[in-house]
Amino acid sequence: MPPRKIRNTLALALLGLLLERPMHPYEMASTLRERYKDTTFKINPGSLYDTVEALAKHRWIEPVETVREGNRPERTVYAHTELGRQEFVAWLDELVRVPVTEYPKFVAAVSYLGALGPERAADALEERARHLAERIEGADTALADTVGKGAPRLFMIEVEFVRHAWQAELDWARRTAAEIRSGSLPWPETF
Amino acid sequence: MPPRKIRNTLALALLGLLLERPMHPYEMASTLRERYKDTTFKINPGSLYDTVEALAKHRWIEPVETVREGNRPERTVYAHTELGRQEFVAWLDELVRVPVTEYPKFVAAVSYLGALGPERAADALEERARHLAERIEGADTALADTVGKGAPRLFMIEVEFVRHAWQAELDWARRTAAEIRSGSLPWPETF
DNA sequence: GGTCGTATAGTCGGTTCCGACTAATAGGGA
DNA sequence: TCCCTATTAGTCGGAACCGACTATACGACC
Repeated sequence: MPPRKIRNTLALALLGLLLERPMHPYEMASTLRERYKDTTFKINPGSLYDTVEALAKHRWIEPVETVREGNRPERTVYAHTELGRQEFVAWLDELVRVPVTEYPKFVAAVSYLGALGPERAADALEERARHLAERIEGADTALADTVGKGAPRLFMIEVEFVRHAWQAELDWARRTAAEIRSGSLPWPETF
Repeated sequence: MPPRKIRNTLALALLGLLLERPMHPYEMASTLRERYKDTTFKINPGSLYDTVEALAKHRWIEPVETVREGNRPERTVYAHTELGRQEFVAWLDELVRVPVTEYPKFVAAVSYLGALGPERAADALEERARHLAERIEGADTALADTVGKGAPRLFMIEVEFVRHAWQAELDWARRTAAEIRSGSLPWPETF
């Protein structure tokens, strides 16, 4: 099995939208923002148009019409292809089934935590915990908000997940800070 | 405060090593591998030399000698500068204190979970849970291993963190799969 | 004494990604 | 009526990133 032709997850988001109905690139971006998906996908004008082009090149999507309004440049409206639908589901399935190794910045930093010295490390972890607590509150508000509007839980399921992940990270940060303060996490000289 | 000149976390790893002692690029990579840091930092030959160059350009490190062995090309040995040490600590501190928004692939996939349909989604989540369980075991072995060799816990603290994060993800995956199977997570028609 | 695998050390060209910048229109207020 | 701002829509050049490829040395094994 050759590796997937497109790896950028923004492509997944765009494909997902086009399964609903045809759109032009800018509309895809604004629709994603409306639905709070801009926290899940990095939407950058440059990447947006690059990605649309890549999707078209591989025939996962195709232009269906070009609309001209006033004398502005034409907007090209795209729709998914049958190939696109298949790739979308296969890709999605794989992303859920198989964890891929990623390199989050926090893990990188933690691996050199020693260099901060015990005091500063504990301080920093406690500050992070406060930031995380705020984000969790934000997620809770967003969830209450949309479910309150009658939207099904499944539409915000990824927010439930990141909330859970943040909570775990917060717990770890607090616990580790406490261990440092209590001396139960010994600090070698080497740092 | 202008944004950091270098964002690639591999640069953080390299700087961290050079604080111990001067090295040439290839040695940095192999040292990181010896210490299991290749799961925390993406070490790619291309990025390695690019990053070293960038660090040198900004005077965070500087060449201290060029060694020639046999008739192979010269190896340039680098050391950190005082500026480099300062940037390292400041950067580290910030990375720990302030969570930065990242875009993990799993979150992207979960946000379209609906498209898989309840059966397949639950299947996929359960398979992921099994993979995660294996990784957790692996982390436990690595931890027992190195602590058994007398290394201080702090040297593997990032492994403790990712283990914790994986466990949280596993719990969520299992719980969500169960909710889907039991029907307590309703599946709208739209998908 | 040839050769086969592995460790050492790095190059290079191509994609991908980013974000500052451009530009037109609509709406609202002084 | 004129200006200001927000929204719509997209371009472009460069930085970052990747990974396949090159090439030498060394020990082991037959």
